[in-house]
Amino acid sequence: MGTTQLESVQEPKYWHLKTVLNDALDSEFEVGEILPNERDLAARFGVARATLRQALEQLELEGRLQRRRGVGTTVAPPRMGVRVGPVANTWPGSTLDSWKTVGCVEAVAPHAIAALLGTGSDAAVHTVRRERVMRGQHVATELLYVPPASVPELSTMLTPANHAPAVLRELHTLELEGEDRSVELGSASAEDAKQLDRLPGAPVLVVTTRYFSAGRVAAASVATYRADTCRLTFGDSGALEVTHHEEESRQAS
Amino acid sequence: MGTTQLESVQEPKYWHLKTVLNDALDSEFEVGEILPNERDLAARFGVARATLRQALEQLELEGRLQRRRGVGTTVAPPRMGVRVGPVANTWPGSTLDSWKTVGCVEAVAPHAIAALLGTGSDAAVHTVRRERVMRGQHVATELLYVPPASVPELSTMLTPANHAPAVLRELHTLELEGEDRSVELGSASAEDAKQLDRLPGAPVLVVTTRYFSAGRVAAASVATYRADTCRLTFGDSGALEVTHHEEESRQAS
DNA sequence: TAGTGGTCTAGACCACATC
DNA sequence: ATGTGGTCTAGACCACTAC
Repeated sequence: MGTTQLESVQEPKYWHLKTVLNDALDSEFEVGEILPNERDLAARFGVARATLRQALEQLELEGRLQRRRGVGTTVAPPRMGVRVGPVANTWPGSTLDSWKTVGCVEAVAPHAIAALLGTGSDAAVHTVRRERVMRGQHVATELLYVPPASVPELSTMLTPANHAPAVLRELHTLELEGEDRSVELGSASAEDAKQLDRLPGAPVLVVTTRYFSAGRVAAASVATYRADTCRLTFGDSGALEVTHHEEESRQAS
Repeated sequence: MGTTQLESVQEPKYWHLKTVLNDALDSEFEVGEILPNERDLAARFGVARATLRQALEQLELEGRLQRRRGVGTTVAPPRMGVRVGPVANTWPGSTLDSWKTVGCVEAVAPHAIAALLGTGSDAAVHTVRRERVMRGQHVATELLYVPPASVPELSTMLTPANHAPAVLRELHTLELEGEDRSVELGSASAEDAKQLDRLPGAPVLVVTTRYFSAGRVAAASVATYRADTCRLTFGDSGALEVTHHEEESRQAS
């Protein structure tokens, strides 16, 4: 290639570049392989580095590439399927659910959370932070909000070490009647980004869950998943997790 | 502001800009209001236009802004909650599900779809295109793949006009045993982008569903939702749709 | 210290919507 | 014709990683 189609492409360079790179990734690279650096790639394609970067950004968004400052750009493995949907309604923190509890504080919830819980805006709630690790990689961080009213029997002898387990234990004594969930696109806060080993602003899938008990919202959680590496799975008869393992070129012409 | 904190910000300009703008949107702008153009905004903040755009892009990703070429940048309304989860398992196209059938062709499915369906890679499948409209806005496009084996009684007298309804009618005669779903981030193909009234590459939430009947995958669909305007909702005891209506500042700052 | 990706600039031109 | 956002360039410097 080089001097073809001078007339009327009407397609942005970065878009064309993206499809070219996407095809090259399928045919000429292995997962984990490192690409030439951005300056070389840009020169090779005869475009400005910014334009090349626009293509790389999209490919990273689609989970095809992984870029790390000071290291380089590598070919990403297929996205992990992480189960989010109802697994026969269970409370958070039950047995082996691949979550790791990090800690817990009692603090006033943000307005949006207070609205979810149906509590007053200034009420303090137990806030449990958890992390989800799969295949040795941090894929999600979560904040679980539990109003004191949901755990009335909670001990008053709380230390940083036993706070979170105590809250979860009390929560498990309730009868879980149902759950609500929503998924939307967001961008990682500075704090979340650090825990997910990404830069601030990285795209994330925000999963908001409400847990119902006794006709009320007994707890709510906001979980932040890495959008580049995760595919969230739901559903009752799940086996979608094990398939999907060749490639996924739903988009990219 | 103006000449404060010369020492050690260590925070990218666009990131700081984003939070400033985000706050301004909450306090000084109404939904639908049009912002000053990018050149003016950049000048006002004393940054290059590219930097300003980096901030705007993030805010658009988070659903706070809407930008249209030739028109301007406006403040976006809160995201719509669109139900995706199981509503007591029903087949696609049942009664009022806010989907509109556009057409149907018989064609060989992409490899990824063939893998989902468990059919051979070269088998032709019925491909029904549908659109989802909410509040007068296109929020999703979908391709529903139905292998001929799932609709054996399908008439052989098919016209472009009756193809899609006939396939759906036959599908509804089967007993739906369960569904599978996964959600991941993608970017709009040129075709999808046009139907969603977005530019190619716009962020979308890709919902892949498998429908089970008689122990097999009877159909599969890939639905593409606008990530900027949609919040996907799941769950059995749903009322999450009507709340959430103040703001959602889970991230930012 | 060298090499990588991340940020930023100050321009230019293009595609599109509107009047 | 005008004004908007979208694309693109050719630089520069910074933050981080690894050697």
